[in-house]
Amino acid sequence: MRTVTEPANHSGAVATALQRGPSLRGIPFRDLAGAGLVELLSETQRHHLARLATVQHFPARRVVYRAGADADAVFIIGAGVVKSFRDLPSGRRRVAAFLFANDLFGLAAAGRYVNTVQAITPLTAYRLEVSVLADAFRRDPELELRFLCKAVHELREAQHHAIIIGRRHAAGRLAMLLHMLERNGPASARTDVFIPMTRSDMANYLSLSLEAVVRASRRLERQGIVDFIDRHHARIRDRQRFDALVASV
Amino acid sequence: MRTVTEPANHSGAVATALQRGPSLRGIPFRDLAGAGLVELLSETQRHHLARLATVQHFPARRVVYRAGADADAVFIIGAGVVKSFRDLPSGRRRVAAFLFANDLFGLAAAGRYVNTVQAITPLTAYRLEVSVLADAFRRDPELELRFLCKAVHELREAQHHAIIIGRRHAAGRLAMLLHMLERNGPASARTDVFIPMTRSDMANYLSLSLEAVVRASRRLERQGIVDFIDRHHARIRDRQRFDALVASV
DNA sequence: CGATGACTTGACTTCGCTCAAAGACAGTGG
DNA sequence: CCACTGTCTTTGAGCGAAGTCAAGTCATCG
Repeated sequence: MRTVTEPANHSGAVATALQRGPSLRGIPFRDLAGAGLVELLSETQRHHLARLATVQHFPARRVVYRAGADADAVFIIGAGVVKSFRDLPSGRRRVAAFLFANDLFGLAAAGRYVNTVQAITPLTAYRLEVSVLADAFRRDPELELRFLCKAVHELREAQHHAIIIGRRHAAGRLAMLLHMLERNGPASARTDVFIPMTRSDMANYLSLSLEAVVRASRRLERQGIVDFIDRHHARIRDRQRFDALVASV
Repeated sequence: MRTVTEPANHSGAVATALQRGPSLRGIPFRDLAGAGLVELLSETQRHHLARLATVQHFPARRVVYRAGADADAVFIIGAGVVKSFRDLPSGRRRVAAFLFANDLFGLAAAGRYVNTVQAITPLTAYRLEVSVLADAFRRDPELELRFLCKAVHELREAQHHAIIIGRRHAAGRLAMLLHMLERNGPASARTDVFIPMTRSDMANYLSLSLEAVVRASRRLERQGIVDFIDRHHARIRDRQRFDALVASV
């Protein structure tokens, strides 16, 4: 009955979004007024990039690229959720980030991808060859500035991730993840939080054991802060205490 | 007797480095051969930036800028060490990064700095007004690409930081910090690791209590892996086991 | 040499990890 | 449609390690 895909009422929005070309969301360097995330690309830039990019579809669980592979392209997510991770020598898996629509991934080091990226839900992504992109940068330095802006934004996200992991209590970490999922979810369904990934993925992102994630969920339920409807849906029951928990780092 | 400054035999190297203009070290996107860090800027670019930048000196402990302040400039470190941190609502302080020579900081979000940056040692930094830099980017997209490269490199560092914090054992985290300090220290003094910051700074970076840092130090000594000469100097005694500990994430 | 801040050590508590076993779910093929 | 099967999830018991509180030592600077 429940699938890993987004709710059906979203496919329409996705389709129109795709027609407008790739989009990057972030916080511009100098926009003094803007408090939140905004579209970084102009209409012209999006149309231009749309001509340079190829649209690719991946089913859930499909690996987009592996760590260490030749990095010949970067990707912008049109729709779907992916995880970016590395397997450590100890056998543990570290999820570095969950990435959503309008996020950028595939920025390389020394010509190689550093993390493995795998689709969690069905994924639509714009693929941009690095040589093509470099050429576009040369012609439009302003476009490059937007990409720089997005990279800095992801740097902030990574720093935020370190803050999440630094929390001692598992329930606080879990609350911050739910908060992130809520921010990235459809603005319409504000009542429910869609959890696309498995408990194991959550544990690897939060740097917890799988069991600790489950126990933290039970604790949030026991305290009446969050209800876990099923494996992939949660509902914030007490907004005030939830926000307090998220903020009390 | 001991001061927080770098060893004296370094001032010469620092002086010559400063004459050559600002420098950014990182891993280029596409250099397939290069395994390690290289200079990202060309001689021409460094000279150009040197003309656009003002050189600033800060004593140890001086705050370069505070989180939330108007972000009118970015900085490149010529010599010295700084910490980039935020104070959290709980009263805890999170050190997001230690930054060294050839590192970049001050990339803003919405016209405001996000972290506070404070000098740990006496600091020499190149100050680049954002308007001036944006203008330079417009004329030299290649220069902008190098900055993008550096930003991505710092993104990797932030992800690495999350991996460090994710380790369960304090000794492993401490070993990774020492490893980082060794990498960024003078190539000459390979025997000793210079620790410029306080135990409290280390704790705030590693997401440990101050006491846990001390206990982890004692443990490394007891195991014969590292000697702590004084508060600001350590010596790797058993390289093999040290490297194994660093790698066994 | 006294004051202040940084560091060290010990005792006790808490909470997450490991191991183990059972329960719920989705996809497969009969 | 249903049993089968592997994966994902949940729960419990015991252990270990980091946090907290408290007391003290060391160092550095006036």
